[in-house]
Amino acid sequence: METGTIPLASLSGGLDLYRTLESGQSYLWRRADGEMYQSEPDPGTWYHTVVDDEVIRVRTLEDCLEWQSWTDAETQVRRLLRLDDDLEAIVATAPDDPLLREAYDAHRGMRLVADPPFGTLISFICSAQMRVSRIHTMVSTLAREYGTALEFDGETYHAFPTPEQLATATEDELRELGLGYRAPYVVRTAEMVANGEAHPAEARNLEYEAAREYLCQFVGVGDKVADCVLLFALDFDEAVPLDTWIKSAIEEYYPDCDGGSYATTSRAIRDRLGSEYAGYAQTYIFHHLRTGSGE
DNA sequence: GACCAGGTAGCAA
DNA sequence: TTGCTACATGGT
Repeated sequence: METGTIPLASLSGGLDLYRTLESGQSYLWRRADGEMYQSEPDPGTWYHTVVDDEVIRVRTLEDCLEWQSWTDAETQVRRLLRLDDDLEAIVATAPDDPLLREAYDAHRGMRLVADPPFGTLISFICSAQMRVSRIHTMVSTLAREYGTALEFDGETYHAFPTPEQLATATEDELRELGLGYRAPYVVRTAEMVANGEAHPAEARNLEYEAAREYLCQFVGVGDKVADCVLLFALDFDEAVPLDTWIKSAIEEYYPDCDGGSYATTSRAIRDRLGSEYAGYAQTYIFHHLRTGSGE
């Protein structure tokens, strides 16, 4: 087993692992104590994920981020948690907006994630009309039932299923597992990727709005889910998912940005939240409002 | 026992 | 294009 540490002082803007992994951006990490979304973890609690059949564990200690894996995973960890983002600069150059300032101040150190595209796609197909904690449960269930089991340091971990593995699932099976009406969406999207019809990673090469359109070809994916995949897996930092929380924020704080359709509202709110890093702003506002931190 | 949750597909006007 | 409505399920 390899292990290593990254000094927190070396990260611009710091790192809040808890808020980064439990703010509803990523559903592909789990917490060693199994209490995600219940309470804040004790200091030093491990989180783990599986990427390319390698288990990766991370935790924050007093002054560093510690990681463990079979091989040197520092590059991967830096990528997954976007440790090289200049968070201080992103916050400093954000639009001077009261709500955004409040959100950035309240959750200092929260970073965007860069998760694998397929798992992110399926996660957010499952997210429709669903609470954050339940989305996490559904994704964990899919991993347990269809993903590759891996032994690491005496424990068993499950990778999120590959498109091929998930395409073997039937709609009835997924309904049994509690996915409800999302079951056929997951199966059909997994089949589309498995048979080579399309792949979410392909969107990376497109211009933003074309990329969003591309992702909408998957079953169960509309503009909002597409934006989540672009933001949390494909490095489109300008993507602003228009979910229930951000819509209520628009209604209350940015009413002039409501252009009626998703496309026009999207352009207006991206512009208002700073274009280049509008997605960062959205993620902070989402978390701030959803957790009621401002009250 | 309503009401709600990081919405989308399908269909009508 | 825009505007309904049905869709599963578990928690409060």
